[in-house]
Amino acid sequence: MLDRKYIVDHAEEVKENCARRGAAVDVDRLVEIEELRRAKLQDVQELNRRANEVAKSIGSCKDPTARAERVEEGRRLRDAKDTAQSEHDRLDDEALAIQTLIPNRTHPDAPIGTDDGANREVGRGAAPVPDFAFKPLDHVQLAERHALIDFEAGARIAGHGFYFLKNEAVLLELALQQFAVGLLIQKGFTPVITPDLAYTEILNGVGFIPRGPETQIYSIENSNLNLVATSEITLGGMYSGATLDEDQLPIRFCGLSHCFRTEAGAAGRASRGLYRVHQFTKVEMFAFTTPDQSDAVHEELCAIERELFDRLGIPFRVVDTATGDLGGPAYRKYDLEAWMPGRGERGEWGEVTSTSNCTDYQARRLNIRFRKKAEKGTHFVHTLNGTAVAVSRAMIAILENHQQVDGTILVPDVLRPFVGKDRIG
RNA sequence: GGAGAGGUGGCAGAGCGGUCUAUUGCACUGGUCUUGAAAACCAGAGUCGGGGUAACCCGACCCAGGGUUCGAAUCCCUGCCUCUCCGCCA
Repeated sequence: MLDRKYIVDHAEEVKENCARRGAAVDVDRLVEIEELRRAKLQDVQELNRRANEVAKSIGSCKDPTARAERVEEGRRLRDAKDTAQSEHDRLDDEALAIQTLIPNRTHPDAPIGTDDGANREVGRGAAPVPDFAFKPLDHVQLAERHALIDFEAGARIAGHGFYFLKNEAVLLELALQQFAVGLLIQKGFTPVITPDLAYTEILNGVGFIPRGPETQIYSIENSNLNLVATSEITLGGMYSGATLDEDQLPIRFCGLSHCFRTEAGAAGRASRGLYRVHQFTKVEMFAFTTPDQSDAVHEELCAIERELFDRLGIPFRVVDTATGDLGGPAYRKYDLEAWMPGRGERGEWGEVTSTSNCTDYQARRLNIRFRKKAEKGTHFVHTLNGTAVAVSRAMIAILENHQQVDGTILVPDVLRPFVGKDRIG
């Protein structure tokens, strides 16, 4: 969420930004409502002040007649205040509804464009795109061949989009987590396993919108709990309402959780196999920083993602995400797209990680602040997130890129200690 | 899950419908005193929002949200959390 005062004071700039990011928002209406709201707020405060004054005078008022008059006066003022207050609250709700739809500001270097077609490639991984001397199988075929994944059984017990991992796929899942968490600990991240459920209010703060028709979120009936779509939600929520000290920052967490997504509206779109599933495991990086630190930490998160996939021997490219494809909270976003030889006709790039600098957009809604030494007041922290390993997609990339002509699959060196073998099959 | 107790400022801990602005202690900041320090004494100190060029003024905040009342930290309801006991359980 952007600061309301900022929106009002920079309405033109905000409108341009909305246009670049493809967000249809009535900023003018917000400006208009906000003006009315502020005027109403002053009425409320004035009425409140007078009501307080009257109420206070009653305590020391001994004469019964005068007292009764005062009580009546107080009642009248409080009623007037309540009326003004509810008018104010209605305006505030309307303003908030619009405010919530306004996306974050955008990094000046982010490529401008309406969708992912405008994304700018900014780098490649160390591994070259493999040039197989045979027709490579996709991960569904490979998984079947080696009895790694049971999609049919998954569908039987929970529907399309669920699956059972079996045999070496289980070892790979665990190995990827071990590998990623281990590396992140070395980099100074504090590992945490987070809840897989979170309150609606936390989801909203992080920028997710549960319970709409288009929602990606599974909600628990008769409660305000939701299955998390990423531990970004729980990690961001960890410090909601907190005021941190400047010298604690930056704080780096690496969170491990299951992720649940309804994938509403995504049916039929490149959803074969593990690519688009309703549940997967993810190792997530999350950082709380000062405003000065966030750009550098963003580069750092991206560098870690690159290192992880380089060490897995997976070819990838890095793209700087175009304005129209950033989503609401991100100020800038880099995606890692791994080469997936089994996708499409001759292989395609498929997103495996994503890292965003959300600046103060999430922190404002979550109310996460920090205090500078020897300075009054507080500032909002910046929040950043990045995928270390989304296990399902990483597994696709591993199976498809490391397959051999004889149908076996080489286990990446860095995972061998955890998998306990060099080769599947 | 059942029964009880409780959530107050950085911490400890009063306050149980209106005396002036939420006692008090510790910690904190500034000052006085001192060669310096300690002690003592004096003073100050939170957050968010609104108004004002400004010193400053005002509103809100005693876990959260509702309610009763002219007036709520205090009374009522709901939720969340903590503690104690019981039950159940990997």
